Amino acid sequence: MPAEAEERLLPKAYDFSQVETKWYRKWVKDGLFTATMDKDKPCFSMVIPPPNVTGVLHIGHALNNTLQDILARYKRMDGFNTLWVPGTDHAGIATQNVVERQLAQEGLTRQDVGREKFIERVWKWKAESGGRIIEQLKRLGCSCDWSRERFTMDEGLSRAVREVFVRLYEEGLIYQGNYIINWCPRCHTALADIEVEHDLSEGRLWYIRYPVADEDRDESTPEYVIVATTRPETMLGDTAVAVNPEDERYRALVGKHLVLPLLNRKIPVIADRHVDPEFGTGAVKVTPAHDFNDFEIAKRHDLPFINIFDKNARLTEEAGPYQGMDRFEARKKVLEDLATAGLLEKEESHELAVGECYRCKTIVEPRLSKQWFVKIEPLARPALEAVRDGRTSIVPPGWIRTYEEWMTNIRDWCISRQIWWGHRIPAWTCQKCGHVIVARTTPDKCPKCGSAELEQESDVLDTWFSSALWPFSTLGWPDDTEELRFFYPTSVLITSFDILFFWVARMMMMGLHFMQDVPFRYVYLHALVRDAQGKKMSKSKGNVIDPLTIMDEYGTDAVRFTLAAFAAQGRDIKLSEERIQGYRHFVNKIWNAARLVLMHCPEDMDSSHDFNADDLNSAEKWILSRLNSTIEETRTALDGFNFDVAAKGLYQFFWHEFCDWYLELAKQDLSGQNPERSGISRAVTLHVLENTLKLLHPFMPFVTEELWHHLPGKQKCIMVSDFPEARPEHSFQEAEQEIELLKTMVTGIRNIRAELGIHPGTRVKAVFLPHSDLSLSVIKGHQDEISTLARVAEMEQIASEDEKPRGAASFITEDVEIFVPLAGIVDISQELEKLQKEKGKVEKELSKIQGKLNNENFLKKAPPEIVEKERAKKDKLLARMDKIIKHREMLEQAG
RNA sequence: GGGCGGAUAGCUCAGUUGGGAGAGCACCGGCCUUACAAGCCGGGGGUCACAGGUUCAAGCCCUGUUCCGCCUACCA
Repeated sequence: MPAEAEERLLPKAYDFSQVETKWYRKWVKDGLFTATMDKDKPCFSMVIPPPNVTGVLHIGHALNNTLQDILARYKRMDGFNTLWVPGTDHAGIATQNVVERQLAQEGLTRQDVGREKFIERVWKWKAESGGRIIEQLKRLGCSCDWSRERFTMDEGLSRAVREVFVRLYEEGLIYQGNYIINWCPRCHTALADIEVEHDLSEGRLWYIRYPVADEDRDESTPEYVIVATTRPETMLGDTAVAVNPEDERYRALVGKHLVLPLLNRKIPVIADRHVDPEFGTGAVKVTPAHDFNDFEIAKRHDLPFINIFDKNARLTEEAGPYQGMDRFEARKKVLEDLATAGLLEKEESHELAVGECYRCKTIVEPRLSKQWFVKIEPLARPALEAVRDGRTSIVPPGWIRTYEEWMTNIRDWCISRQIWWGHRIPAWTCQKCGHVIVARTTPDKCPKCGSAELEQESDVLDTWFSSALWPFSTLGWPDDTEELRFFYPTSVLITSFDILFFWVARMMMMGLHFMQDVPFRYVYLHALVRDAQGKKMSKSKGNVIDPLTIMDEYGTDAVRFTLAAFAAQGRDIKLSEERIQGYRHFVNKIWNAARLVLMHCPEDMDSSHDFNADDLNSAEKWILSRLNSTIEETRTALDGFNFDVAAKGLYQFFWHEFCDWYLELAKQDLSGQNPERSGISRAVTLHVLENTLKLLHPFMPFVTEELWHHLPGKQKCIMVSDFPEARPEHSFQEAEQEIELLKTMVTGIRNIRAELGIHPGTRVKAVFLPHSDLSLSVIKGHQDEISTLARVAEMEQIASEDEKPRGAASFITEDVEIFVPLAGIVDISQELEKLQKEKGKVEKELSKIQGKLNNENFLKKAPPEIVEKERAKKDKLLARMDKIIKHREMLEQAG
């Protein structure tokens, strides 16, 4: 090739590292991510699931944001005002933990520095390190509108939080009360029910004797009541023993008293329906302050509540001699003491689920304390209805039931946290008269007694309280902003199913309550990314695939495409590096295909690449027609959140149709001996390449952008080009059939060559016996292509069986018979064996169809078109069979 | 305990009104054919977990069984 062309050529391999930063900068600089608010265009909006500000991009983020970016880029190209709001979550406990660890290295605790200084430290940390995950999202190519980036503790969002809190309080939907809650003894805070994770583990069940009080003993009572417990140390807080009211065994004891061992406190025997007579001994110790059920029982029976654990889960003075011990230490000691006293009946192993803090994995301690709650039922009901009546669609729909289940059995939401980093609860208590003031702005005096001695609630709100407002708080609420009117409700929320309850359900509730409309029209819940063995990735298992590392190694486009290609609905993604490698090869394939095309397209080429359908050859018609279908399929798949279908369809089209067949067929024309043909060929090729790059852009933004600018006449970026639309005039059914048959013939000849071990360089003779008009026209119209693709030197067409060459290898279909005569190379017996095998296959199939056609019921009951289809199939098979037999006879004669 | 999902080629999976068992990777054989060896060409490989049922016809619908995941729950 000319030196000039050589220079213009793309490098042989795609070097993604420079390309990625180059184009990302360009997109940002040109403001291409900034949402437009054009009244004449439809809207597409999304809010990002805000990653924790402490976060580092993990593979789950990579999947989540890749999918969002695919939709954003697709919709933006397709003419929508597209807004993708980015931001981060202040992540109360998680962030506080990070800064506390930092302090610990300096030998300090947060108490040492004090609340105000501590919060200053956190903000400082946020300013220095909080932007890390945002940078990583950029690395992934996310086309978020960074001019609208938000943080859940921003001034505006904090105002929204206060507004919501105050309104809910005024509506009686927020209340404060003494209840049993899940307490994390390490984080020193209350947790909501869903913040507790339950892991099944091997535990023990101890049977303890509680002696009947002397004054209540008579001949009808036993000496002891035996209770079974998994947590013997909590007996120190027992205030009753409960039995089922129907339980005959204990009927006489109800109302009498027992002596609580070790502490010698008198406790009553009560009857409560909650007790299952079948389990253990049918008698349950009741610890109202440290067990959810016991708490309910105690309320029903007006029992006292004894808090035996402090905030560290150490025993309080209520525990007498055990005061100061850790709960597990106390368990050991209690068991020892019981054994010594002869009150331990027996122990058994017993499987149980212990609750752990979802932040630090410490075993939580149910504990009685004063907390703030959101009354959930009035909020949950509308959220449930909105999904039931389809105002919000959950995809895949399998999750609807889970959502309903949860929404129906939901308990009040504990929203107060005893930590410092977060939205401080806007409630003040008058130190004089005890009046509680809940207000949007800091009050200066008590409205009741006028005292200025007001103290603000020290607790902060659950992090999820502010994230629940995210779809409208990020758009400016409580102000009535243009953005809010334009983009709310958002179009889609893409998130992982594991925060369906934490986040999605709560956004539904808050959105409906404060915006009178759902926060999003669709919720797409994607699966978890697991390792190649299907195990959850975790640092401790050492099976983590770090997206940043693999982006460095394989390029962002390959990683994104892999994630999309495996994002099948309702199934977890099993990821391995091998798979990413496979799609890196695809990136390279795209690169090289473009390289080939550009070799043949002058830089100054007319970039409108117009062509007339009348001038096209059948390969060109075929690829245009296939492109058309691919466009339709890609759109349908993306509209239905079938990212995997879209990705795999594009892969198939680009590699196995465009590259494997079209480019091979077009090479001759492209290279330009015939100027008229080469012009058309270049135009069509360029057209297909351009459109395919556009289709691929949402998946692989970087390589497509880079290649785009190498194409002739491209000024604007591909990311703001128009997403392809199918064109009816580019659908060519006949050409598709023709090329399919051509492919069959070429493959048939290649097959013969491979089986005979003919060297790829050797050109052979091929004899064609056509049996249909279609095959005749393929043979006549595609001589060049057949000879190039199948390496045929000489093509001969015969009209009848009699002219068949002797001793030839054959390829037989109902449309055409092809013979490759190669005296000396063709081993007759081997050829006969092949035919025999083929005959067997056809016979098997034939007998299956014959069976159907012999079945009267089939003929009577099956739809006529199906019967017809079977008949046609039979005819075809018979024709093929006939040819196989004849050819065999001939070979036998020859041999 | 309740609920949901899965079981299809060696591996990972697709298979959307029941009517031709498919893809990618891996494997085997042959090729450095001037876009690409990160490639090209060809090939082998499956009682669709098991047992029944409905149907002219079942990977697909129904029932049961086994195994594997996940979610949820107040048997202490």
